[in-house]
Amino acid sequence: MAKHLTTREEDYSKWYNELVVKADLAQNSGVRGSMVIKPYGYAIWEKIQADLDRRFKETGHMNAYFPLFIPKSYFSKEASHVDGFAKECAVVTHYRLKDDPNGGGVVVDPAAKLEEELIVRPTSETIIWDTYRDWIQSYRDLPILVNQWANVVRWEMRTRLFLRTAEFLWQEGHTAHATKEEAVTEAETMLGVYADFVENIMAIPVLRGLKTEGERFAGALETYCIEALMQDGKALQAGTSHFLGQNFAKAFDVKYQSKEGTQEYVWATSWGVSTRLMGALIMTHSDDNGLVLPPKLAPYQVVIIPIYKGEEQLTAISEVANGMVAELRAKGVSVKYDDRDTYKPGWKFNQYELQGVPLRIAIGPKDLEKGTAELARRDTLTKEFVAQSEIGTKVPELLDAIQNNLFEKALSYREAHTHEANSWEEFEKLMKGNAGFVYAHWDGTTETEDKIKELTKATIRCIPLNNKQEEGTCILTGKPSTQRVVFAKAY
RNA sequence: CGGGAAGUGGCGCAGGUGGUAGCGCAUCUGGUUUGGGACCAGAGGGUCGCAGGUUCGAGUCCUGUCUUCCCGACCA
Repeated sequence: MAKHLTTREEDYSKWYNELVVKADLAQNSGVRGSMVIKPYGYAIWEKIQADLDRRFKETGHMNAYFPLFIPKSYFSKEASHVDGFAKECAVVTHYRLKDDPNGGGVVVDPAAKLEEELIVRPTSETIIWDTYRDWIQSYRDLPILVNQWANVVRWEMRTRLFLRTAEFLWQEGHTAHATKEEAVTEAETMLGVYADFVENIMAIPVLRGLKTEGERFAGALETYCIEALMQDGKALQAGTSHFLGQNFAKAFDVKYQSKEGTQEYVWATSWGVSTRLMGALIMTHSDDNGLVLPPKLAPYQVVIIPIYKGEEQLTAISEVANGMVAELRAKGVSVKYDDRDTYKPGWKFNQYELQGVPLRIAIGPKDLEKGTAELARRDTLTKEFVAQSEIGTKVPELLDAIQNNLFEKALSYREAHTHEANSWEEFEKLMKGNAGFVYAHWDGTTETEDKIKELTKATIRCIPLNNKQEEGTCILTGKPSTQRVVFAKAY
């Protein structure tokens, strides 16, 4: 069966190409580093969107939409922001094509050169803050709690399916506040929203923490993040929430008049998650049979497959199956009854395993006689026969059990791949073996962080929130340290 | 942008020293099948990335060019 997928130790990008194409999730579109998300994959993204969007609204946010094109001049206003994104921007320079005078094709019309180039947004801070200036005059206009669902483009040197595509779908929240405290609280709240979603819906355990100065978002004073561990021992940043201070307010001159009548710059946050979450989902739960989806994200939680010979058997089975569909739907379970006669049962079994459908029910002639159905779990690959009358109670129970099992499995994997290093030798050895998360002392300087990256490819993934304080010495320099930070190789 | 590798039916590949394109999967037709990706028989589908050159003859040799992938620097 492993013919579809290479083993976990092998290169994941190869593994993805196999999996996603066969699993109908996505494929390369032909545009450099971009991808087509196929219907089944998009259905998973829609589930992610729907759940997150509900959480955003519950925390007081509203959706809005800002332009795709950003005038180049906007970018020069916040210095560190430019530094962070300048090297990976797609730029629009012309607005018209014309027939090629030398041949049959078309060429860019040189007469249609734009006065000012437009940048395809790599993120929307600049255009949003330019807009916020007009929205904010008084403390009564604050806070502004806005989210945008959009696509962005980052012309990365190297891309990787789902994890780093040139164009990706995401949401970006951009908030404006009267006080520093309120903005910090917002950034922390949204990190909590992400962490809760990723753990409870995606069944992926995450570390919550702060980025070091070197890993911080371009333009942020503080970057909060959630970090997950993949099956190959590499870390993946699954979401970030930034406290931007007054950097963007100052760059775009966004001030409000306080109760006391003074002019004050507003405080900002931004936060986002992307289709990268789909990569995290795949790489956390999948096995050699394909995807494994947590029930709360599965486009369909249960698939029913009839096993029959001839029209009469199918009719009899369909009657039972349709009864189950109705019963399960009434309980809020999403069900697909696949009675296509163009594919055989065995083919369907494999197909839905590849797609990660949590539960499969098979009904055949023997079941009709005995009043049973075969119930198979995707996560454990176990099968049992259940009385048809029990399906309605058994299925919701099992879906819960699968959801929990996936999280527990991922959590114990992470625990088994979390270590402490107390010397440089120990650290190097762990990193050579793709050990996962390694807690170690660090002297707090960017130079040391860079040096460690150069020597081992490991970076500081985060300084955990509420981190335990303990005396120690930096594994590289031996200088004093007050806490351990989390190192790992990352995507 | 540096360092490697590759472009041949939809996908994956084979095609020593040049001789007029083949295999597996997929697709289509007919039949037998249907409790873990069925089997048999037949069929369709390719200007070999592109442009030149050498040659009686180029998938193969030469030159140029484009693209993609992998390894670095960059990153949600």
